[in-house]
Amino acid sequence: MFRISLPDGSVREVEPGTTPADVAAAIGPGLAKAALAARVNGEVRDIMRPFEEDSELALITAKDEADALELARHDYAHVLAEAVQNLFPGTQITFGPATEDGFYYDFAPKERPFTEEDLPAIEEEMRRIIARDEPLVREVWTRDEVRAFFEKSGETFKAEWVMELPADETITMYRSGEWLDLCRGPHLASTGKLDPQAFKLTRVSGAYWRGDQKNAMLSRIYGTGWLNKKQLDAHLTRLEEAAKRDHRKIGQEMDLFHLQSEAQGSVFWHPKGWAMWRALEAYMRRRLDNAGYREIKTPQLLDSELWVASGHWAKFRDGMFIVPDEIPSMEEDAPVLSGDADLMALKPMNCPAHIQVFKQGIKSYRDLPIRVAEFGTCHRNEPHGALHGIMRVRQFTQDDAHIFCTRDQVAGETRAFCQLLDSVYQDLGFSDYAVKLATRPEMRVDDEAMWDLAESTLEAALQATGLPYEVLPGEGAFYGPKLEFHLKDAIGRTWQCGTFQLDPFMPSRLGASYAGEDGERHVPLMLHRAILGTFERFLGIMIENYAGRFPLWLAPVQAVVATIVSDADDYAREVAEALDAAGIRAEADLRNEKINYKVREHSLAKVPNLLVVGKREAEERTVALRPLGTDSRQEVLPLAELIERLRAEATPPDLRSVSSG
RNA sequence: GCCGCUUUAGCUCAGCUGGUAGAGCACAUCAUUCGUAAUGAUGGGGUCAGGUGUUCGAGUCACCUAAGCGGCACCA
Repeated sequence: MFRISLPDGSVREVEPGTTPADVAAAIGPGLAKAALAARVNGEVRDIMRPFEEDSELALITAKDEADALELARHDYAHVLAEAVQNLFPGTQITFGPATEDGFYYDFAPKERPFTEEDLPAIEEEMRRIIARDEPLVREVWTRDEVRAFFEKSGETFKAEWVMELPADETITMYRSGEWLDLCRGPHLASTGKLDPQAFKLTRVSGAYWRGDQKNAMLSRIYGTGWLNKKQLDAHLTRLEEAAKRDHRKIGQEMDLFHLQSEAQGSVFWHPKGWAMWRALEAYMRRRLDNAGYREIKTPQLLDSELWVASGHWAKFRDGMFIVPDEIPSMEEDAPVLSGDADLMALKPMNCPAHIQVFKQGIKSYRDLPIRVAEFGTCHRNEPHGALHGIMRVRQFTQDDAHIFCTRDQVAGETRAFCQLLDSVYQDLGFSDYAVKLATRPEMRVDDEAMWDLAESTLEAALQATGLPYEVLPGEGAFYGPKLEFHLKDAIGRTWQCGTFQLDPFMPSRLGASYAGEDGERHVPLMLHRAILGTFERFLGIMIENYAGRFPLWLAPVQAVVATIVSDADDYAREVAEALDAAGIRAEADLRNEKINYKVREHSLAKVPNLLVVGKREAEERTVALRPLGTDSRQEVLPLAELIERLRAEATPPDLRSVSSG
């Protein structure tokens, strides 16, 4: 007999062979019907899997949404795989996990990769499988049985995979009718537990077998899956809404920037987008100035010698824009370039240049930490497939800075950086960001002892800040471990923005040193850090986050003065000029259009303040203020008062406490 | 770079099984001077991404190239 304890504290004695489903049935028919799976000693399990020992049992129902969704999505993936094999015999199955909003399954297609045109038929087949309501039965097999089974049916990927599972792992196959898949489980009791109207196949894509581009390209089918149709519809609506916030769409609608194929991956900033950039840059400059950074500017083109010494040439040469330092002659018998020594490169990052600045003159330990900052424009020849709007580009400007310091100063600098970053992110509207600690990658500077020290130093410093974080093993830079600060775009994709890297190697490689207290030369540590990351990406994220309705201090156009009659034109010009003189980005709209038309147009353009002037305002020297999003009730203010008000409201967040008093 | 898809006017999009390009918005001109989410009329505007081919004939079919989109891989 096993003792099964339930969440309410009660205990039941059951025979071996009893399942959570039996316990649910014994408690009541309602629960028996509602129970989808079981949490047994903390682990989610099939409801039909018998107890193996004395256990704590909690039954999972649709109310346990996170667990129920995870199970359902995993089941949808399973049903998808079966449906595809029914419709496309000879297709091999590989992996199919649950995702944040659904599921996917990777297939090795027999003839051609899947296309979106295949999806409706596959969805239909999935619904047939769900309607058939086959039990999903867990079976324990031996490794050799599994291999033999898959080899016989031509499933080479599964056969390969099973042989690599850890020797002590229990190997389970899940059966639905005749169909079998190697799977750790757990699953719902039967396919019929899924709501046939609560999923949708969304897209197809390529994906490398086991995530490695040296391997075969598989064909992946993505779906979104939920517990009921209402949830699915809500999700689809969210996606539609999110698509409206796409920075590429808003960038065009609001005339902020454009991209074109002659300069792929580089942004043409229009006056309105550039006004935002300048506001953001001015803000960052003040924050850095106040945090003990000294701003510098360094060259775009640097000799290959420097990149060879830094190690970037060996690892990233393919991603650099390389330029001969002498224009090769057009003469046919002109000598060709003799090798890398004749080459220069557009800088792909700023750090080697910053080290050159550090190296000028002799630095003392008393000078440290030295913090040099640069709004540094860099070029990287990113792979075509990596480019994405203004979020991943080939020319970008970082809010870059490097801190040269001693080991003792790392903790303090880390804390100061994290605080500065948090304060900036709060000011810019981001309270929800993820921190990740990325550790030594496979390709790295060869000095394990130094890596041990660097990683432990950085992790200890991070822990001291108290920020929650996740570790990303193997994701660090080749010269050091790093902290990554991630933000989400409109549809939930995460992007690395801020970064903080502890680099124990680059200063010595490039010959940087300082005189220590002992009079000897010492090599400083170098901290590479950026808060926004790049202006391009951060502005892209901000556009999506605010859906174009920016806080006033960042808004590209802060006010439009719109006339009702042409008699008010002169006064409207005067108002716009007065605003301009007060530092407010204002435009006058004197077009011969009705006020309704102007209100509509500037509202759609997301202008934060519409200032309406007609005959009355011109005579009284007032302005009717209509802030974006308000209805037709407007407030009429004397011109001077309006200017003061907008000026106060348009003050950047870091200047507020000072100016408004 | 890899897999799939897309590319028609400045923008958003129609264009059926091949017969020589259309709408709305925008723009220009004229009229209208109007009080808070679209005033009316008229007009201009396209080597149908580029190239090659099939065909009597290609926006439409095939192939190649490029860019973009969704993923994968990459991301100093």
